[in-house]
This record gives sequence, structure tokens and C-alpha cells, in this order.
Amino acid sequence: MNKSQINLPKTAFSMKANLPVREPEILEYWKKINLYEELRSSSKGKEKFVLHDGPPYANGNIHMGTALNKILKDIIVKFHQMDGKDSIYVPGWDCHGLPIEWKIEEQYKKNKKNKNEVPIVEFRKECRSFAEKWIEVHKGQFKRLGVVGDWENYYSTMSYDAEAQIVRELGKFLKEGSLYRGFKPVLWSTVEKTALADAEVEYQDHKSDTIYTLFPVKTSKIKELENSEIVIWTTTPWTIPANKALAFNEALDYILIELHDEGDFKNKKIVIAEALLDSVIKDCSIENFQLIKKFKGKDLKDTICKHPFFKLGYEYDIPMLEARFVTTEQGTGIVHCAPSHGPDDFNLCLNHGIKAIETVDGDGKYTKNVQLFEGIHIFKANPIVIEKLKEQKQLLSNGELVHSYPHSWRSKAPLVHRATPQWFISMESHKLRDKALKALDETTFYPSKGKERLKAMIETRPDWCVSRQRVWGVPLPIFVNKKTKEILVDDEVNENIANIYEKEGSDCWFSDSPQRFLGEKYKSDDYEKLSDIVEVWFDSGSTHSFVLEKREDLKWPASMYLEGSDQHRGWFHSSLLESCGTRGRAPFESILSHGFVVDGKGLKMSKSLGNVISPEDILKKYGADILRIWVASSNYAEDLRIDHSILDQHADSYRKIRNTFRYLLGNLNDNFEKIDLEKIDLADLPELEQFMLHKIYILNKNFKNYFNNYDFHNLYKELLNFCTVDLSAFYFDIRKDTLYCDPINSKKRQSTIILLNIILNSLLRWFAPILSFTTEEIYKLLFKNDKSIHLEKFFEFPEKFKNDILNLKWQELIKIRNICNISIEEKRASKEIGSSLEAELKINLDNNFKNITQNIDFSELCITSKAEIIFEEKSETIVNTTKAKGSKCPVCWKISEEPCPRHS
RNA sequence: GGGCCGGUAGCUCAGUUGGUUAGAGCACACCCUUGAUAAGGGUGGGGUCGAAAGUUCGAGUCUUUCUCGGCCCA
Repeated sequence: MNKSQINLPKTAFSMKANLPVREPEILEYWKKINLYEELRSSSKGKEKFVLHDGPPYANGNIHMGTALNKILKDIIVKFHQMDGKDSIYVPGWDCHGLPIEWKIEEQYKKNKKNKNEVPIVEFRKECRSFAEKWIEVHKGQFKRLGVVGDWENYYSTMSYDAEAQIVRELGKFLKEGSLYRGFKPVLWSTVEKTALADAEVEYQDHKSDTIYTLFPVKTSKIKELENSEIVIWTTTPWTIPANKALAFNEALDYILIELHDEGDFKNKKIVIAEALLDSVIKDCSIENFQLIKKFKGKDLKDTICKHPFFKLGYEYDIPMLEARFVTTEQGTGIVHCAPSHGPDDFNLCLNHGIKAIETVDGDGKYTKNVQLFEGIHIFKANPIVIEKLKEQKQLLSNGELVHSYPHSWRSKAPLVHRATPQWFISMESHKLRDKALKALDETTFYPSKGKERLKAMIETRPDWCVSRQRVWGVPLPIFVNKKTKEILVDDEVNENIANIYEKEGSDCWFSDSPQRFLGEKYKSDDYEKLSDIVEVWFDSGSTHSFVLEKREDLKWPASMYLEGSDQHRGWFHSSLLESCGTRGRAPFESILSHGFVVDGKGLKMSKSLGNVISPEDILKKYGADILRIWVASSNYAEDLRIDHSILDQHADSYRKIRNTFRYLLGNLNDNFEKIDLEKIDLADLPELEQFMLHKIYILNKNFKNYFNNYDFHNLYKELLNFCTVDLSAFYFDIRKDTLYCDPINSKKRQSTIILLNIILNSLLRWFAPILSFTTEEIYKLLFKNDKSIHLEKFFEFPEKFKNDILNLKWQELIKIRNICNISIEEKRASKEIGSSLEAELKINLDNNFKNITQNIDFSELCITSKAEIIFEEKSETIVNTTKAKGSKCPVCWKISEEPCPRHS
């Protein structure tokens, strides 16, 4: 008797994974067999599942958030594919926009090149090649994560057909009439006559004129406010002529005081915030005054004032509006609002139906919309405004202030907020808001809280400003009649532009004659061609039109959009609006949003905290499958924590799973035998095997439930627990004796082998969407003639595997087994025995257990050499462990006083 | 500053409509095994459920306040 008589496991599947080396080899293999094409042809004609990729910006290396996003997408796509669908993933990139413009400008700066001297078309070409470069980098990084998709035919927002389609989409809004010209304040340099982006702004000290100005109250709910004045303080007196409203904070306390000092303001009553009383009386040299009334900010609601220049023709009402941006840091607690000259002012006024108008032209001169001041340059207007206020007795005080103020990074000139012509898509004119809200009701959200989040945004958002004064983007395809100022709306022109872009891209808009785009119907002399570009959210919001609709292999609407939760404000939002505006419904059937990647303590990753962890580091140290486990095991509905200790833990789980596979492969000697599940005669199998089949059946049912709800962390946990609890510590441990020591041809051993085959095949499929590399490694080892685990489908297990009665019985047996283990452990602790095979059990059971223990050998279940059951009336389950007597069989190591029945 | 979301063992997560002593796996400690061996098995310790107050016979679960964190907005 020796080792050669027992069947020890043997496999080529190594315990050590060495994923950082092995995974790239598997990637090569997938490339070689052309996995993506294989997947498509294998599922031709099946129901489609289309997860439409939200395009990442083609700039910079990927970070953990991007990796999370792509892996999550890939897991879902693979699940649906194995669930029997044609599950298609086409990756895409967002390419236009400011960040890339900056990068190119930065390069110019380095090379002492002046952007203004470079033709637009050349500049745009550099932006394009910059984006192209990063798309290639991203592609490599995404593939390395194990993401399978149509990498050869990716989409991008800068492709010619995308640019053409974006023009067609805008044409729909134009034709409908919901795209209109309005005004919106932007940071403007009157020297360069151009708008500036935030990043082009430098803050420097600047001396400003300051004024305390009075706005007479016209009507108010507060009786005492009649004939009183609201006081505001501002550092931009030149914006007073453009004033349209006043803002207060409902949470502040306000006071009405009567001034008693000699002069213009004697006996005048003024309103200010209580907290700012001291600073106001100091600044305005007020010495004698009387408190008339104190009231809450919310009481100011519905108060209407008059403009300080009301006697000079400024006869319109100035409503008082509630705004949270009003604070008691400076001023009077009431802020004057010129919607044409400040973003806060603009938004607040817009929400109350007061639109911005063009008050100042590109040179900095007041337009004809500003009476009394037309033609005056705003930088020369302060003294005039101050003089007029004095004259009208509306100037309480004036002075000067040195403060930090925005300046142009190029000319160093001070900047202003100036309302410039912009293009908006109306939320109301064609019921876009209503359509979008209805579309959300028809969308399934994972997690469900996403619906309310997006809804709240749609409910309150202002009209969509789609124009930008930049160069790297799709030009707004709009002509305005020079004489009538009417917008040219003509399908032919729009289609002409789109056709041209389709062939050569949109660069030509900036270089070619306008006549080329207008065609023969119109004369270019009569029209002004816009030089604005479309904001990038419109680009990406239109991807459904040039990807989902245009491609034969896809479908519209998408089955799912899946992005980080910030995209409720971003891509989910813009796609919804674009599609509802043009097609009346959402371009997606469902939305899955995930949280953000934070460090192990829940803090956001930042360079300064030094807690950044990059996908590259993880791939080098652990491998993509570990990262994929991290994704699958984390609850994406909330923020996802990651650090090295968390990854170490998942690497441990990975090893457990890997060894589970190794046990299976070893005992099958890498020979897989396909089992026809339907043909299994359950009665032919030992009860333990029947019980395991029941477990597999139930696990598969739970698996599908979890998968249908995209509840991956519970799905993964269940799979992992199956490996550790049900297999490793239970079934595998018990069946080692059979596998190693029973004759190859024995029925019991063969039953076990059947189970191992079923378990192996099931585990491979269950884990394939998550452990894409490792399952492929095993699959290749087993199935020399088949191409890929990812081409396989999930199993349907026969209903007959389900056996609830047997399950209940074995639940009880396992409870008894646990009690046996405690008893064995006592003897082990007292050093009476070591291995459980040195133990002999005496199990006292109540008579009630007779039924379920009839055919059960507890020495097998508890892996002891002997077990005896003693039934009694009303007995507790008590187990007595003693040291087994006799000699140890050199083959099966069981101790017995008789010769070993199997090996003698 | 505002809106929304979240905080359950060291970690990843369960905890039904409020109802026994709050669970699982991993990690940890100790023991066993050396025929899954850089593996495997067993036993065990570990939680003021972010904090406080309230509603209730009873709160991880409901309410309020606070605190910490995240996203969005300003």
C-alpha cells in the first residue's frame, strides 16, 4: 500500500495566478481569435442589448473612476451576452471642447507662438490630432482592463459623420423654433473684444468706485416700507443703468431706520440688513438715526421698487427677489441685480422671467437699450452714473475700494460681465421640460434614487445655452439676415452644410466662403454667418443620433446608459433633452449610475492628500481580475472605497476562488466531461450529491435575480460564499476521501466526478463576466477545440434539481455536524487528538431525528473514523468525542480495530 | 453657503412592514493537517448600528438636531 494507489489531484492550472503577466497573453489570444467578431456572429439575430457608451474626454490617462465605469459596463455587457442576447458595446470619445484648446495653447505658450496668428483651421487640426492621440492611449488602457467591445469601429464626436449629424440635430431645433437667440453674461475683455474662459482669467488688485444707492419702495406687504428706500452697495456703478431687480436673503434680519442727520436724506427711511448696520452707518457717515422696525427677510417678498433713475425715464418696476447668494459679508444685505452683468444676477432674473438684453457692445459701449448712456464707454461711465445719482438724490454715499478683480491673462485689462448674444433651446416653447419629465417616468433607474435626482434638475433648469465663443467644436450652422435680423431656417441649407461636413468635416466653416454653405438660393452678402461653436454637451447629448440610430448593429433607444452620478447633470441630462426635443422620448430604456471612487477612509482622492491610486498601479501589482472583483463586490449605488488593504482582501478572495477551481481541475485531471443535466438520474446519486445539486439550482436562481437587478455585490458575495462555505469547507472536504481513496470505477466516486464537472462548468459561467481573464485561462485548458468562455451561455438547471425537503433535512444534518465539530475541537484543544480522523463520535439525538439520520454516516460528514448515533426520548443533541481505537489504514488514514474494508 | 445621497465588526456587505441575544464572508488569534500544501480544515474573539434628543411597550429601522463624507450647484 502506498501513494500510487490513491488518486491525488493533478492539474496544469497553477496555484499562482501571476495575472500581470498572464492577462496580456490572454488579451493577445482574444485578438487572435477576434473575440468581438466571434461574439457578434455567434449571437446574430438574438435580442439586442445595447449599452451605449458615455464618451470619456479624449485627454489624459484614465483614472480609477474611468476604470470603474468601463469595468462595470463590461460586466453588464458580458452578463447579457451569456444570458443569450446579442450584447453590443461600442466605445466612444468626446473630443471637442475647451480643455483640449487649452492644451494646444499651452504648447503654443511654451514655443512662444501667438494663438491669434495661427489660422483657426490649423489650430483645429492640432486639437484634432491631440484628441486622436489620446483615443489611442485610452483604447490600450481600456482593453487592458478586459473590456470587450468594437474597438476598431469606435465612435467619436469629432468624426465627420458625427459633426454632420450634430448639424442636422441643431437643424431640428432651428426648424421647430425652439432654438432662439438670447443674451447671457460672459466674462468679456473690451480690449481684446472677446469672451474669456475662467481659466484665462487672472485675479489682480483693482481700484473700484463704490456706491450706496437708494431704490425707492413702490409697494410692499410691510406697511412701514411705504415711502422708504432700499439701500444697495456695489463696486460697479456702471451696471446701475442695467439694473432690473434687487435680491435679499429670506434668512436674514432686516431693519428700517429713519435718518435724522441734516442734509438731503433727513427723515428718509432706509432698509438694510441688521447685521450690516454698523458698517453702513460708518461708510455713510450716519450719526443720528432711529430704528423704526425690524423684520425678517422673507417679509420682503413681493416688494416692488423703483429705479433710482425713475424720474429720468427708467419707469419699469424693480422687483425684490429671494436669493441665497446674498450674505452679510459686505454691503447692505440687499444686492442690486443686472442680469446682463453677472451670472448670479442672470440666473436669478431668469428664474423670475426677467431676461438679459444686450446693454453693452463688444467695445464696452452702452447700446441703445440703455437710455441716457448710449455710446458711453462703461469704463468712463462711473463718474456720470454717480453724478446722476447725486442729482436724483439717490446716492447715500460713495467711495473707493481696492479688491481682487478679474483681468485678462493676455492683455491684463480688467474684465466685465457682459451679456452677449447666445443661442438657447427653450425648455417651454415646445414643452421640452414636460416631454423630458414624462420620459423619465418611462425610464428604469439603477439605483432608483437616480430618477428623483434627474427629475429635480429637469424641473428647475433654465433654457439650455448651446453656443460657445470658442473654436474647437462644431460651428453653429446659423445665418442671420443682416437687415431683418431674422434667422435663416431652411432645410436645404442645413442639409447642405451637413453633407459638406460629412465629406470633409467642419473646419471649412471657418475657411470657406459662406456662399458655399448657403447654396444658390441665398446671397451671402445678405447674411451674417455665426462664428460660435456648439457647446460640447450638445455634442455628447447627440451621440444617440449618430451612433445608436446610424449603426446597423445597434438599436435606438439604448437598453442602458451607465455613468457616474455626476452625469445626472451631464450626459444623462443632455442626452435626455436632445432626444426629447428631437424625438419626443429618452434615448435610453434604463439608466445605471454609480458613485465615486474614494480612498479607504471615504475621502476623495487628491494629489495633495497623496491618496491617489491609479489603475496602472493596480494592474501592475494585482492584475485586472482583482480590479474587476473590486468593482463587482463594491456597492456602486454609493461611493466606492479603494486602497491597497482593500485590494489585498480581494486578492485573498481571488486566491480562494482560484483554488476552488484548482481543486476541481485537479480531481478531474484537467479532463472535462460534458454532463447532460436533463439526463441525470437523481435517484442514482448519493444524497449529498443531490443536496449539492439543489444548492446549485438555488444559487443559479439567486444569481439570475441579482443579475436582473444589477446587484453585483450581492451576486459576487453569494458566489464567493458558495466557494468557501459550501464547496471548500463542506463538499470538497467531505468528498476528498472518496476522490482520493475509492476505486476509480466506484459508483460513488463517479457520482462525485459528475458533480465536479457540473460545478466546474457552472462556476466558469457564473464567474466569467467578472473574472474574464481567469475563467478564460481555465476554459482554454479544458476546451482545446472551443474558442472562448465568453461565447458560452448561462445554464438553465432542470427543475428536478430543486428539492426543498432534502434541503431542510440537510440543514438539520449540518447543524448536527457543527455540534460534532465543537466536540472534536475540545479534544483537539486538550491534545487528545489531532486530525479529525483520529476521532470517534458518539452522537446523542432525540428520537425525532431518527427519520432524517437513517441513511446518514456521520463519520463521512464529519470526516472522522467512526460515528455512532444513540437515540433517546427528549434528548438534546450531545456529542461525545473519543480517540479512535485501532490502527490507521495506510491508504485512507481511517482508524479502525478491524482491517480497512476498502484497502485490505 | 444651498440641494441631494450616505455613515452597521479591521475590510466588503446582509439586515423585510419598527419585534428575541444585530448576521455572512474575508482579515485576525489559537489549534489541527501536511494526500488542494506559498494550499486545506476546525474553534474563537471582535459591533454604544456616526452622535444626541424624541415618538413607542419596544428603534439599526420612524422624527428632529448635530457631525463626518461624497456628488451637484453657488
